[in-house]
Amino acid sequence: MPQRHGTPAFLLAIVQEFGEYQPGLSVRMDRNQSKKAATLHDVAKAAGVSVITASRALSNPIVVSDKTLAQVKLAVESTGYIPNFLAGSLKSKRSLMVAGIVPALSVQQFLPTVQALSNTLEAAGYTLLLGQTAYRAEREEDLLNAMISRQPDGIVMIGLVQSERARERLKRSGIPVVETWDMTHDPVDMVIGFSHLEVGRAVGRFFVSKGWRNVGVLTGEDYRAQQRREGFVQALGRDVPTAVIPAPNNLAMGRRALVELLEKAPALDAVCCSSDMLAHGAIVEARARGIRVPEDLAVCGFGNADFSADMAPSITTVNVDGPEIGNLAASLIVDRRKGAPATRKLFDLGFRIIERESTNRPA
Amino acid sequence: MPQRHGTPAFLLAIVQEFGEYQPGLSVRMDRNQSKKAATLHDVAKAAGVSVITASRALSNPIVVSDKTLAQVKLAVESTGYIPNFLAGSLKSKRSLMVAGIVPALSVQQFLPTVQALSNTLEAAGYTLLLGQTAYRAEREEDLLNAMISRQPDGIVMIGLVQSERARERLKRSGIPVVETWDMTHDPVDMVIGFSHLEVGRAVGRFFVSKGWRNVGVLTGEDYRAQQRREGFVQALGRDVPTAVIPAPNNLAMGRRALVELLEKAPALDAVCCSSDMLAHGAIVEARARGIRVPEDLAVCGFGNADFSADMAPSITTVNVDGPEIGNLAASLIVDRRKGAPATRKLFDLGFRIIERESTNRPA
DNA sequence: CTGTTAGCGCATTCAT
DNA sequence: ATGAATGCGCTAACAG
Repeated sequence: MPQRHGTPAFLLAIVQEFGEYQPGLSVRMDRNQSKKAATLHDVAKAAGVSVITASRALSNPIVVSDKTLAQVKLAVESTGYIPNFLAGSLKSKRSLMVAGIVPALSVQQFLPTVQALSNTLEAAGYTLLLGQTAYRAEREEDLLNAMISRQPDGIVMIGLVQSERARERLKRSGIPVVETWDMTHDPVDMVIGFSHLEVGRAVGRFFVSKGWRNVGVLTGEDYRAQQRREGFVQALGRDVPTAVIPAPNNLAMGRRALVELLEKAPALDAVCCSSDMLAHGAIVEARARGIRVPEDLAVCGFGNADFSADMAPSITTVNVDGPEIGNLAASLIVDRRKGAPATRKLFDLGFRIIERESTNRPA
Repeated sequence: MPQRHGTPAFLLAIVQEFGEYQPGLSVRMDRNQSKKAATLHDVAKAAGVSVITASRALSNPIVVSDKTLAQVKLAVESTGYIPNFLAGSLKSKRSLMVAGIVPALSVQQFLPTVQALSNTLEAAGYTLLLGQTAYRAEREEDLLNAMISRQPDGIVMIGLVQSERARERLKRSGIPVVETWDMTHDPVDMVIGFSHLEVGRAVGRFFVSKGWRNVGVLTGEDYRAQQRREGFVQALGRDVPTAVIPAPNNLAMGRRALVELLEKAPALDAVCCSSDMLAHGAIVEARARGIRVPEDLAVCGFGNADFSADMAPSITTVNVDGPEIGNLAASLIVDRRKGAPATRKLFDLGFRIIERESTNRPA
């Protein structure tokens, strides 16, 4: 059994009127709610000031004299006070929480966005409330209600809000809402992202420019992936053989989908995949069948995953600035709460095709 | 620009005394907090009952007559009422929120745990508060305080609580705490996981049993990975060439680390990696150098990533039941809040070596 | 700069 | 089965 490592035991010198801290026993005390937790009232009493002065000393120290500030700080230490934000939020109407709603955490494409969102929020004193819709519209509505019940200062969605009921409810709620990873002229409130249709068209034009004839699509079944496929088909000017993959979207599915696609189109010479993981799977399957990538088959992904640049062959993909989406979403909400007006609703961050070895193939 | 898809616009028939809903205008109303949101008071008035009866109708419908229940439900619809959980929590001491603390969302090993945690909590009406420590102990303490301020009904940590101050504070707080993905005889409250030292030893014995002589380790610098390395070295009975990789832990780092390791140990014939992504990187780099895996070099990972079984060669790894950790953590907290006693503190879920092609190599 | 008063919206007591 | 009173812990508004 590994020993815990950590800083040498530092015993807090807790001296309080209702304190009963016993160093040697602390580890063994089974449910030591001791007494109840200290409130601002206790801090105020210990500091010899009124409750509101203690409150100000903590939330707006500038307006308090240095002497009382010091007294309150000492009282906070001695009582082990931790503020109750729920109570504060009730009065102040600021919960310092932001709801983040993702289809599923396992969709790695969105992780950099969620991570950046969480980091930027934390830096501003906010906390992220996370929820997963599992790509189901009913779930989305329930989840949004559950979030609204917690009075978040903002809501960040991966994707657009699907349910019309939810859209109306959100608009009426007055809560800042940022939809992301897509684009629309009519967001609930604000939208940060890009057009998936345009991504598909751009990749399609790229394929056309290469002169490939026997192209195919290997795609997830979610709405955005389908939009990209539609754009791709538009650019090609004709329908193309397609393998649609149910979630989750992993390497095994990429392999299986390429098999399916090769049955439909044995002469396949280029394939457009809806994620880099699927592209990776296609490459693995191709290699297992003696199909060389890119010499015999060009492969393009989407999302610029953290492995794509360093594989052999490296994977051509579409890059989206996921962290920027998260940072911007957080900033927009924090700024709005600071009183900034809602000046701009649409933020199209665009995308960029990154050409790598997996499409380095002559026509 | 893609059009939003979705259900045809369904306009809620909102008829309320303070309603001013204007279908055609709703999209353009800039900050339409209309009036303030309906409270339970408004629902009660609309239903012709007292506030507390409305409260009971929603939280404990069995004790209310069918007639009043129907009236209240109608009133909820007509007012568009969404409960304010913050207010309820203040009185009831149940926030229906659980804090989840992870090193970083980008560490994919933990995602199945967080996903399962979130799902199980949501099913029980709880919401996940997510925070990231970035593997920094100071950050951990601040984050825990920020979480405690929000009065969570439980705290789930990936890893053990490092700071002794934080451990004491958590113990005194009375909040159920579940530490995960590690094992200790002295958790803050409960721990679900396994011994990383034992994992290292098991993999070490596995390597010894294969008779490999020139083994190396390619590892992340975090505490748990180092524990595994220590166990590995113990099983080997001697120190081994090691490349330590700073976070983040991606494919490129795996490639680079193998280069480094090969400089230290040119005759390397087996390498133990602290994640499957690093193992993947090692395999890619080996192949680029004409080193065959597994014929010339055996490679073992950790975590059983979603790509490991389907690569060619498939990657030998250590499987941990990540989803079970998350589900169990959620259940323990929910049950404790339901009044179940704290009967058991230690849950060692063990691990399992999954032997695949990447170690299919004679001595 | 500090204190007093008055709630935020709901759920727990206790009453009926 | 329903209601009245009370207060959770904190902060906005005013006062001094």
